[in-house]
Parts: sequence; structure tokens; C-alpha cells
Amino acid sequence: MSGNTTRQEIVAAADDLFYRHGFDHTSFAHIAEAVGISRGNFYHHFKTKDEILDAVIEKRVADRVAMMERWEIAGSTPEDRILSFVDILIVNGDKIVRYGCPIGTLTSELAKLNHTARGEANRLFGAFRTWLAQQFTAAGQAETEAHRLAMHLLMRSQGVATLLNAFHDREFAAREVELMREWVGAVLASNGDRARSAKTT
Amino acid sequence: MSGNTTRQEIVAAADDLFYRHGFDHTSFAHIAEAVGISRGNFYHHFKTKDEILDAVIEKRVADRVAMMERWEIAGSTPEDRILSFVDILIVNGDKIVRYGCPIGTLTSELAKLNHTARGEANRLFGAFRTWLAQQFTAAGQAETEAHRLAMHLLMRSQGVATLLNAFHDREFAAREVELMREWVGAVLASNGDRARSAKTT
DNA sequence: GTCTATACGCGGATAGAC
DNA sequence: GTCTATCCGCGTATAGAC
Repeated sequence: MSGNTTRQEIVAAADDLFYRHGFDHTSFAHIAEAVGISRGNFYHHFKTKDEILDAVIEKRVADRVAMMERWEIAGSTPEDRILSFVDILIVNGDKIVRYGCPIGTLTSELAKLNHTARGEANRLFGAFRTWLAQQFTAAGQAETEAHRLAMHLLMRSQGVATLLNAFHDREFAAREVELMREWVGAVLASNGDRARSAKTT
Repeated sequence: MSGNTTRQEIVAAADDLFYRHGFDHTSFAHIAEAVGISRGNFYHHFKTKDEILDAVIEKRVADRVAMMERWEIAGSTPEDRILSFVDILIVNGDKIVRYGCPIGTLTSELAKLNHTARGEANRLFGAFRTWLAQQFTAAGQAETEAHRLAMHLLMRSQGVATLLNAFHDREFAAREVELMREWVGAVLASNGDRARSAKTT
């Protein structure tokens, strides 16, 4: 909580570079250049590259949590909030075309590097997973089913991101987003039916 | 076509290491050690690392094409063949848990490295895409719809692979594979209805 | 806190002997 | 075709002056 601006700048620059070029391929020199400081100064803030990675993951988690809190405020119903998640694929379309999903690609890379921060990185997926499950639960789904639906939606989002990055086909993404929106609507509508019939009987 | 065994061994070892540790992270020393030759000897077969990458991509494409040809023989109907594709997620489950999808992860990495072989790597996805589209067409789907269905299935396969790699949850994968099988059945059944009604009217 | 200078190993790549 | 020896740049990391 020392509020060091330089440290925050380093983390922000590393976050961006790790996303665009990957963790392993990004060097201290790259980050130092992006921030505008010398390489030596670097080690006053972070002793190892892994420490920077931890800080970047921490920042990414915080950013995603903040985003989900905004969705909570903006969306009046659980369905609206879930659709905010789906819309990431459109809102961040340009970046995904170029660099893929920030969470999926980091997770994949750390898995291949067999990096110790693998588990930490999974908190990113976990944040979305539990949040989505909460929304489905709020929409009337049973606990286990809500978690399955959350995983299904996360899965489709990842799949679309991967193929959008490979094929650069925005129409494909738009089509799949529309299918996801329809799927969410159908799932929650049929549940509503069950909920209503359960009430009336 | 010189039939050099050493060359093939290098490509096979590189294929494996690129998959398990990533292209960038795999060094000449790693490959040389895996094959059991010296680093110097290496350059008699490949002048640059990129040449090895090209050869690995070529091998991967050939392997996948051969696999799809086996599916053509094994499956009597287009639906059977499509389900062979879906079942990769189960058959290769262990490897996917550890290293993800060989195609998706390579594509993502090359995108981040902004590597020239990016386009070549996309032939891997392309091979599955066109083959799946052919199967959907053979099952009675219209040309454009067949391609959309192929992309949809490829998307789901990628999404499942990514989350399977992240969460190591085999039950999740089994559940999603079952959903994909149902989806394939439903899509082809409804099409069959349309085809039948078109015939009888 | 920020800098310069530097250590040291590993990466890709080359030369040339056998 | 296979080897050893070697070049050179870049990577992480450290020491120490300002």
C-alpha cells in the first residue's frame, strides 16, 4: 500500500506486454523501455520476473472483479449481467483478433512452461466461473446446474476467442455471440417455466 | 524425399517438445538431446529454427489428414465421422489436460510472437474446418450452413480443450462431449426432417 | 529511487575437423 | 553426416555510485 506510481506503471506495462507478446517472450528490457526506466532500477521494485507475473495476475483479477461489479450495477436482471459477459467478445473483438483472450492465452502459456504461478492464473477463470454461476443461481437455477451452465458459457467464450484469433472472422464471432444470447434466453426461459409450474402445483 | 531418418526424428522430437513446452521455449539443445545428436549436426538438417517449425507444421497437417482419412473408413455415416472428431477430447484427454490442444495452443503462441508461420499454422485449423464442413454437407446441409456448423463444432472443441487444460476436470469434458453429441444428432435429425418433407412434397 | 556498469549463462548460428 | 569448438547477442540478475 505504499502507493508507488512507478510500481503500478511497471505492472500495467507488463500486463500489456504479457498479453500482446506472451510472458516468456517479454523481457525486462521491453518492460523497462515501455515504462521509460532503466533495467537496473527495475530490481528495486521487483526482484524476479515471477514477482512481476504475480503482480500482473493480481491486477488482472482485480480488473475483472471491478468489471463484474460494474455489470452488477448496469444490468437489472441476472440475464442482462450474463449477456454483458457474452458481449466481451464483441467489445474486445479487435484485441482478441490480434492477441486472443488474455486469460485463456496466459493460462495455456503457463501450463506449457509448467510455471508455479499456474494455480494463481486459474483464479482468473475462477472469478468468471463463480460470478457466472451466481448469476445463473440468481436466475433460479439449482446450484450444480448453475455451475455447469457457467462452465458451458465460459467454454463457448473461450472457443470463440480462439477461433476469432485464428481466422480473424468477425462475422463468425457475431454469429456465435447471437447463438450464445439465444442459448442464455432459452435456458433461463425454460427454467422460468419450471419455476412457475413448480409454484402452481 | 531423401528419406533421411535423422531428419524425421528431429521433426518428431520437435513436434513433441513444441507441443509440451511451446515453440519459443524449446531450444536446439532440448531437441538435440531428445534425438541424441549434437547441436552442430543439427544445422546439417535445418538451417534455422523456423525451418523446423515449418516441417513440424507440415507433419502435423499430414498427421491430421491421415487421421481424418481413417475416420472416413471407420465411420459409415457422416454423423459417425463427425462424432469421431468430437471424441478427440476424450481420447486425447490426458494430453489436453497437461498441454492443451496442439493446434489451438500453437496458433495462439505464433499469434503472440507475430511469427511468419502464422498463416501456415492456420492450415491445421483449416483442415478440420473443411473436413467437418464436407461431412455436414454429405449429411444434407446446405453449403454455407455446413461451414457454420463446422466452425461451431470446432469452436466448442477448442473451448472444452482450453478449460480442460485449465481446470483438469474430466467430468466437465465428458459432459460437454455428451452435449456436443446431442447437438450433432439434433442438427442432423432436424435437417433429415426437412430433407424428407422436401422429398415428399 | 534511479542510474551505469557488469557478471554470467543460454539462445541461435557458424566453421571446420573427422 | 556427425562431431567439437567457438562467436555473438540477449536474457536475468547483481553491485554499487549518485
